[in-house]
Amino acid sequence: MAKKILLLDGNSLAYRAFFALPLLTNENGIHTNAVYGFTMMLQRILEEEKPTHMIVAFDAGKTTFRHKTFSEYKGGRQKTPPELSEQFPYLKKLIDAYRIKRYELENYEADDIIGTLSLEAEREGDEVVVISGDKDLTQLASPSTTVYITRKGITDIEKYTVEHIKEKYGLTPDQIIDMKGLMGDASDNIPGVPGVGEKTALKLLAAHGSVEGVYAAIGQQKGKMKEKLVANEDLAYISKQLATIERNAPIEIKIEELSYDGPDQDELVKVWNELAFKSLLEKMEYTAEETVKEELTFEVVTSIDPSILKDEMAVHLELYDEHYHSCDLLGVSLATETETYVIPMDVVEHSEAFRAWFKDPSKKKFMADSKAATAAFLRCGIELKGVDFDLMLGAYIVNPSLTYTDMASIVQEYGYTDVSTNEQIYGKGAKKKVPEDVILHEHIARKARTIWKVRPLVMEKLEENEQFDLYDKLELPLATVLGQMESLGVMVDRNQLSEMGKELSHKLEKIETDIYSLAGQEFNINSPKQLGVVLFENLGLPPLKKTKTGYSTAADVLEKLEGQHEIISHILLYRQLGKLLSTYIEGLLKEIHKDGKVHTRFQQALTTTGRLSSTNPNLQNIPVRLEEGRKIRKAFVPSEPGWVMVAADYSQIELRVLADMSEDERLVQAFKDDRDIHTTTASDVFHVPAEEVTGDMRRAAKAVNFGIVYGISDYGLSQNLNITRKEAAAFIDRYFASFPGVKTYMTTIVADAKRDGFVTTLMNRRRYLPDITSSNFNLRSFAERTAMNTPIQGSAADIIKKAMIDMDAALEREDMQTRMLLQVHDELIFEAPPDELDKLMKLVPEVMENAVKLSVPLKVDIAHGDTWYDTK
DNA sequence: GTCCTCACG
DNA sequence: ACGTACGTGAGGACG
Repeated sequence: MAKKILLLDGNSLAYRAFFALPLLTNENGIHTNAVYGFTMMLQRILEEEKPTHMIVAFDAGKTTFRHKTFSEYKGGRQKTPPELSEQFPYLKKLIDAYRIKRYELENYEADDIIGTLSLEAEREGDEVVVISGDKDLTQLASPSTTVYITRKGITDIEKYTVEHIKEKYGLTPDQIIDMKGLMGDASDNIPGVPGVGEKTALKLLAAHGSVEGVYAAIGQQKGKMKEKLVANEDLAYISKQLATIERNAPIEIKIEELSYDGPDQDELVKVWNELAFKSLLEKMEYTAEETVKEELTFEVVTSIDPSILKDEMAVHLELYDEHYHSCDLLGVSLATETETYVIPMDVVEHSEAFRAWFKDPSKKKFMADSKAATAAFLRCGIELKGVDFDLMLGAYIVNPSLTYTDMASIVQEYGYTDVSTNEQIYGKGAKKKVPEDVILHEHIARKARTIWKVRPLVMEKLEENEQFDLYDKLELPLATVLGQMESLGVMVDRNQLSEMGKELSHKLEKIETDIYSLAGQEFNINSPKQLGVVLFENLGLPPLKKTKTGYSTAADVLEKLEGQHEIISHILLYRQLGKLLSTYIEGLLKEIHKDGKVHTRFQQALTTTGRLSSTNPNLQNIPVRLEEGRKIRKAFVPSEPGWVMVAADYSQIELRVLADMSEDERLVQAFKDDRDIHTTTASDVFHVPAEEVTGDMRRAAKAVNFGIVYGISDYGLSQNLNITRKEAAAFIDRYFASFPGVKTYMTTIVADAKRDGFVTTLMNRRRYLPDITSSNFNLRSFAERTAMNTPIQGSAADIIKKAMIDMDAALEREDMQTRMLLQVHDELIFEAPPDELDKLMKLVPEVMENAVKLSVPLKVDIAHGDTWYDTK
């Protein structure tokens, strides 16, 4: 197996941590900040990098071979503060507890040990990560070696790959030493050429490649610069030599000896206790407790006696994986305060008593994922009613930013660790299987027990945050509605898709040949890397934008190049059609079940804003904007002969929400007058009457309105409208001058988020924004935009969710056959028998428009047709 | 598994 | 100076 080797610069990291953190002391008066910072960084690195081999290298003694070259090396440096010196023994103890090798070598610095080991690793073809606080180490970067340099603090890391160095300095890693040779390094007292700083050094290297190159072409310099260089030639060479890391140090340790197999937990606890690392110890306890679970006795039921089915019970349906429309059902567990039962699936299916109890709404069921249970049970004709608690939804409402993959991860948030993760029970990948009954039954039993135990904690949190109504009146009933929608599924015309697929394949083949001949070569058009080489190197087109790994070939970049080469439009078309074929024809065909339908799963506890998402297949991103793609919608048809599809969407729901929340008079009035909002915005911003608003003005206003909803920034708007940042900023100013209420709202919401640490929606959904007070500009700015966007997007999500519950109730009340099939953020899709159509076309807008009462009216557009495509 | 690209609201 | 518009999911390439 390939190795992943981490080489840490112990001294440098300890220094960084020491100066980055305030002086902490344990109860013995020993300072611990450097060790603490080092530990935090180590924990993170171990988690993120999962190394197979590790070493921490230290400097040895006071002098090294470098002092022989230059006696003032590292001179003038302040003595290591005693508060730091005293921490080194603890640091070494800590590293030993992690069972990580450490190494030092007389006469050499940590750099040289790392340089030597990384060279050895490269020769063996292993992946290497070097971690240090010293930028000198970046000279070690190579295709297989990345150098992580801490910046500000110790857990914030900048990753220097060969590409990153090229981008940042325009240098290759081995030119770093030439840079130091010319500019020197104050911290190590490397002199360099006096008067040459980073700028000059980079300029010289760009022209001449190396220190040697500079002096070989010294004739090209003139004036003061030439004098300086000539006078200090020796210093330049010495400096370069000093900065050069020795990569053949006489070390006596081999990479094989560095294998890392995890810490000695007992030792680690000891060291942490000694240092009084309380928060780390607490975190550790969670993981430790998992092995010591509370004893549980339960009964495996072979025939259901109705007397075990109580008025209130925790109920859990165990599913083999998350694809509950198709996966195996593995059994059911029930729990009350005193009893726990496990019921095998065949017993459940054949029990009339269970069926009757399960669909009795007066029998309260406490569950973990009631939507999955609703849909999965419907597969065997078992109806579920009376869901009174849903652990996943409750936890999601308390904090939507966490990920809810399985029950163990949810309840850990509430300090409960008696349930194993599904991965622990079933394994993963090729090794995944159902374990023997003893293990399976205990796992299932624990889940019902867990629900019972954790329910009060979740309920308490919901009450405390005043989110009980959001949970009980919105998400919980919605889960049942969604479960039914998913189970119903949407009929897809397989032949229609196949025919479109054939056509597309032919077109794509033709375009492919055209592209190859225009490029003068064959290559993989789907590979951005290969495409980048063809466009920007072989054809010589200008690369307008870069990604982390190379040239960007995204559509917006290519569009700017369209006039410059005939190949561009072919590539854009190839991309567009290729997407249709792979994702929407082939992808969708794979998802059609035996009943001829697709059964998406709506994720109800995933997004941070409160929206739903849709998977396997995603039915919330079926093409609509371009006609070629829109034709995909012809394949979505009613599941009953003669029925029709109906689509109803909210008009401008997010801007209406903004109008309501900001109470901006002009915005509110615009919606009250039912005016075209983008035209109105253009008219206000450009100070012209509505009749004189041009297409371009309206387009710009529309982009500004989008920007407002996203949490406006001049940069974002300038990108979108392809204008300069200044122009974008001017637009925004004019917008705010026209809609002062919106400006006040944006300022207020950010201030509130800073004060409270979270923002809320119309129905009191919460999103925490810890980064809003960050000193990091990017993190803070992102949090600020999120603070502006989440209440808008989230409130719109609240509204349509309420409308779905009301719509479900209305169809039931009116005893209609019409079925709600899909939700796409601001629209609902139905299939309906023709005789209900007239009624439906009135009922749906009425229900949706009255889902909530805002200070502006809600407006719904509705259409019907033979297929989804025709609902326009 | 991660990155890039692109489909939707 | 920093370097992004908000929220998603899926497919292909590549290591």
